[in-house]
Amino acid sequence: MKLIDIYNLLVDFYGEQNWWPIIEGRECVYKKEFMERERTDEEIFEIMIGAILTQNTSWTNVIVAIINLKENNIFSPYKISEIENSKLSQLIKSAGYFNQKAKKLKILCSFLLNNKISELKKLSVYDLRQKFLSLWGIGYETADSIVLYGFNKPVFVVDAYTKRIFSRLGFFPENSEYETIRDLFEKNLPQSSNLYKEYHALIVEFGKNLCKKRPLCNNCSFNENCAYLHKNAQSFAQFIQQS
DNA sequence: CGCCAGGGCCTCA
DNA sequence: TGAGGCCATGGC
Repeated sequence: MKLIDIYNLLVDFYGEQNWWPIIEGRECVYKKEFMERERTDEEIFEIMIGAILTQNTSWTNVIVAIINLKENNIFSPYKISEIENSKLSQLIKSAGYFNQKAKKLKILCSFLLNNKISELKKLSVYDLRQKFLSLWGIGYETADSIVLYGFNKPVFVVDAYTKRIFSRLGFFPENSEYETIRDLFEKNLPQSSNLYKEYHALIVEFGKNLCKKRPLCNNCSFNENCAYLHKNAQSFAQFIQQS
């Protein structure tokens, strides 16, 4: 099985994901048009905020935090730069790690005051990535989520699900490095930002409800091609033989 | 109660 | 460069 085959199976199974979602009022919306048009500067800003807030945190907890920021009318780089740290952390409390994340948002926003989104759009993928990676609190996954979903540049986002799923499927060892894995995906897939967007979203969906830490292999379509399942089947067979 | 969530930073060897 | 600790809420 190749990476594109797995992608096609996931699309058949889960359908289009239309990431990255935007909060409208109190609703979190996923729209097909996100795949067809450029994001507005406001949307890009929201994607940056969301990408930081969702670090090791469930998205439902992030939605509340974003709504709080918007309803308190501080959802802009300038306002967030001005607000007291303690107030900011209280507004984003639901997203967890609120002291760290408040600091991260501050640093991002002060960066944005000196770097207009319209100017950032002109940078190469590499330079754009480096800009975000140089900020405290933004690592590979957060930077690449921003570059891919916000700026619509073809960078493959690797997360814990990607490592878990594809190491189980036998593509690489579980402890492989971020850049190694990203390189593997980018070299074995067409260079398409829309493909990367959908693929990452599908990986998250698959990792959440089937290929979990304790995987539900009985309901999984990849059974025959999964090294993880083969290994378990082997050790199970050995266990039976020995006992 | 324990486990996990759309990670990243710091420290110490 | 690898392993381990730390950050913290909310859903199940």
